[in-house]
Amino acid sequence: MVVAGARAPQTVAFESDVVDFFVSAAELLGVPKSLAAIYGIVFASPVPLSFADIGARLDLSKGSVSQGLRALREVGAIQEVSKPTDPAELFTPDLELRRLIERYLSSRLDPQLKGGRDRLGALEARVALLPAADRRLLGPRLKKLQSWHTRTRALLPLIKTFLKI
Amino acid sequence: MVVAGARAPQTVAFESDVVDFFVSAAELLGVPKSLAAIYGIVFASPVPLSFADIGARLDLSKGSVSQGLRALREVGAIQEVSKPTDPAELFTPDLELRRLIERYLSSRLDPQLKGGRDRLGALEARVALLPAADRRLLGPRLKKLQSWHTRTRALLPLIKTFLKI
DNA sequence: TGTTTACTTCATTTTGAATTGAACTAGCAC
DNA sequence: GTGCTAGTTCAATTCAAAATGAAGTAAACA
Repeated sequence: MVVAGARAPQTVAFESDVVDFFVSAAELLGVPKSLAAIYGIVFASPVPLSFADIGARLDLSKGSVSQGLRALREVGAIQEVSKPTDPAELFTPDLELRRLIERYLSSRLDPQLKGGRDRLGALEARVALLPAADRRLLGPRLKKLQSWHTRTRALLPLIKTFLKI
Repeated sequence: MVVAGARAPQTVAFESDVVDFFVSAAELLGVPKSLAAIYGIVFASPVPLSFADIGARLDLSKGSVSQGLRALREVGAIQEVSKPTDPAELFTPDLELRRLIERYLSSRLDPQLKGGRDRLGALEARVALLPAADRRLLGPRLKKLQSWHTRTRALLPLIKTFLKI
C-alpha cells in the first residue's frame, strides 16, 4: 500500500501500519480504500503533505488523489495549510474524528431510517388489505419490525453521546 | 424484485414492500441483497415456503436460492419445518432477530477489533523507533487512535444490551 | 435397476463500485 | 503571447463481490 521512496525505513514501516489501520477500519464502514489510505498517510506524517507527496507515497493516480482529497476536505477530515515559501497546498489531518464519525453515521443512517419509516407506513396500509387469516399472522410480524425500527432510531443518539465521552 | 405469479395483487404488493424493507436494511449492513430478499419473502408469507416457491417469487436462480438458504439456515435466520404430506422442506422465518443481529455484529466487529488491537500494538513499537522530533508529534496522535479503539470496544456490549430492551 | 425430482456445487458471467489516465483548465514564468 | 507545472474532470477500465446456470449428487419412486 505504501511505497518506499526516499524516507527512512522506520518511517515507511510506521506509515504503512497507520495506513493499514485506517484501510481496515474503512472496509468495515464501507468507505473506499483510497480515501482511508489518503487520510492515513496524512495522519502518519509529522509534517503536512502535498498533493504530490500523497500520490507518490501511496502510488495512487492523480485522479484518485484529487478526488480523494476533495472528498476528505468536504467532510472535514483533512485541512489545507499553506506555507508562505511554497505555493502548493499542504494537507494535515483534522484530528477531531468525533464530529467526522458522527456526521458519517448520520449520513448513512438518517436516510436509511427515514426510508424505513416510510416503508413501514406503507406496509401498515398494505397489511390491512390482506385476507383476514393472513392479517392475523402478519400483523404481529409487522409490529415486530416496527419495534426494531423504533429501537434502532433510539440507539443512534445513544451512540453519539457515548462517543463524546 | 418480487414476481407476480398466481397470488392476489395485494399479497404481491405486501411481499414486495417487505422484501424491499429487508433489502434496503441489508444494504446498510453490507449483507448481500439476495439473502435479504429470501429472508424477506419468507418473512412476508403467512405459510412456510418451499425452495421452489422462493425461487419463483423472487426470480432467483436455483444456485442463489440454494446458497442463500444455506447461509440463512447457518445463522439461524430461517428454520425448516416439514409437513408430513409433502417431502419438500419448507422454510419459516426465525423472528428472534435479536440474536441474529447480535451474532452478525460480533462476527463483523470482533475480528475487526482484534485486528485493530494488534495493529495498534505494532504501531506503539514502531513509533518508538522514529526520530525524537517525529515521535513527539506522532506519539499523541497514536494515543488518540488507541482511545478511539478502546471506546469502540466498550460500545459493542452497550449496543447489545440496548437491543435487548 | 433406471428415471425423475430436488437440491448442491462451483466455474463462469454479470454487475456495480473504485480506480485510472487522458483530455482539459488554471495559474505562473518567461 | 508560449510553454510549464499543478490539479480537475469524467469516460473507460479494472476489480471484487454477487448471481447464474450447467454439471453433479442424492433420495424417492417405478
